[in-house]
Amino acid sequence: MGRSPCCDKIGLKKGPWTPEEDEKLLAHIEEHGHGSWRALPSKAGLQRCGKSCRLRWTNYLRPDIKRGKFSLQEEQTIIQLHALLGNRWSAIATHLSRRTDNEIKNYWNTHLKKRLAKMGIDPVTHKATNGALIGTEDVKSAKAAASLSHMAQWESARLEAEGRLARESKMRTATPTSVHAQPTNPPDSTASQRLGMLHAWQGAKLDLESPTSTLTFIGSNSTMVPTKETTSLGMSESNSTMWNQRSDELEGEENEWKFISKQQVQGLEGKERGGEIIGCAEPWFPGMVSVAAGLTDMLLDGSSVHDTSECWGESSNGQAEHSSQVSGDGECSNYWSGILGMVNSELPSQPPTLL
DNA sequence: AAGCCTCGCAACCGCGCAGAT
DNA sequence: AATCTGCGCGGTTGCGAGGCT
Repeated sequence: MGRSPCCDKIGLKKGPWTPEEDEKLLAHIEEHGHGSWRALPSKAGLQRCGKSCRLRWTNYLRPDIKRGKFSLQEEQTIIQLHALLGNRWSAIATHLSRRTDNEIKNYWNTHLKKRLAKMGIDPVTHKATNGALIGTEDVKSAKAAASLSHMAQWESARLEAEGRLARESKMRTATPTSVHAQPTNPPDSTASQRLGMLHAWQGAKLDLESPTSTLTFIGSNSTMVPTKETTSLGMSESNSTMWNQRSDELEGEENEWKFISKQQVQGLEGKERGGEIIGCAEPWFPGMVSVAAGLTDMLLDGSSVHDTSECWGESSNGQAEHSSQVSGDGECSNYWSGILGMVNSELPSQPPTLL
């Protein structure tokens, strides 16, 4: 495959963009749309390659970009999605409206990764670094971990599809004259179409439950919870203690997390049931925020929050459920069960809607 | 004050995929 | 079927700012 030269061979400018260049690019896209990125630089009078222009636009100039500090919920979402998807920043960005994949990637690498490592969590595997899965539970844990991995693959594929749809819908709606008016993930009919498609996809996903999956579920569609088999993912007592100790050592931001998460758990019960998920612009599945809160509790302090709010999963019909159903023994300081809860809570709340 | 180090972020690079020819 | 083209993604780099010695 012949790869056409980009910036290197034809003496185009590289490096930081000047305000003048930004202005040119912005003006051109506002007037004409970006069309072909390759052709854009010459049309816009820029000595840059198309790729550089695209990057500058998508990561910096796009009017629907939110810049600045990440909110606590955004941080939580990133951590959880990363646990599911790994370094698939574009897929993660799909669910953090107005944040770019590049920004999320940078934030992960410079902040979140270190923070998790500091707390004794492997930022790659999201497991406690020194033997979270130990003792006689080993085999069962490995099985359950495999199941989780399998579910993550499903989820990954689903997100991919959703991301693609999101991009397509963006392309459809992006007109030269309405650049500023187009949010990244407009809550319009396109979005609902997408959701319908996703519901259909999810329905299929249930039907096609892979033979390799060892996960089993009990209950109806509305209250799908993993059986006890999955709970073996839980941290050992000693690790849980370690977790809490670690979190005790952390100050500042981490305590802020703890504080907010408590508020979330208490406050979201009502709001989320109403179908609105605050702070998450793209409610990709119900219950996400409450699980996020629970997970943050796990990350930061397994005990202090539970006395009042405990852990909340949520059934897909919007009703909060006590996580003891999920964890079996009510143990909330279980990082993976939170993620499992996320996966489970996104099971379809309504019959598949075919387009 | 100067030099060094660390951190955060914008931008670059190379690769893979998908559609077009 | 083979090749070309355009685009997007994820990893990496380079640079400026701020902190430390």
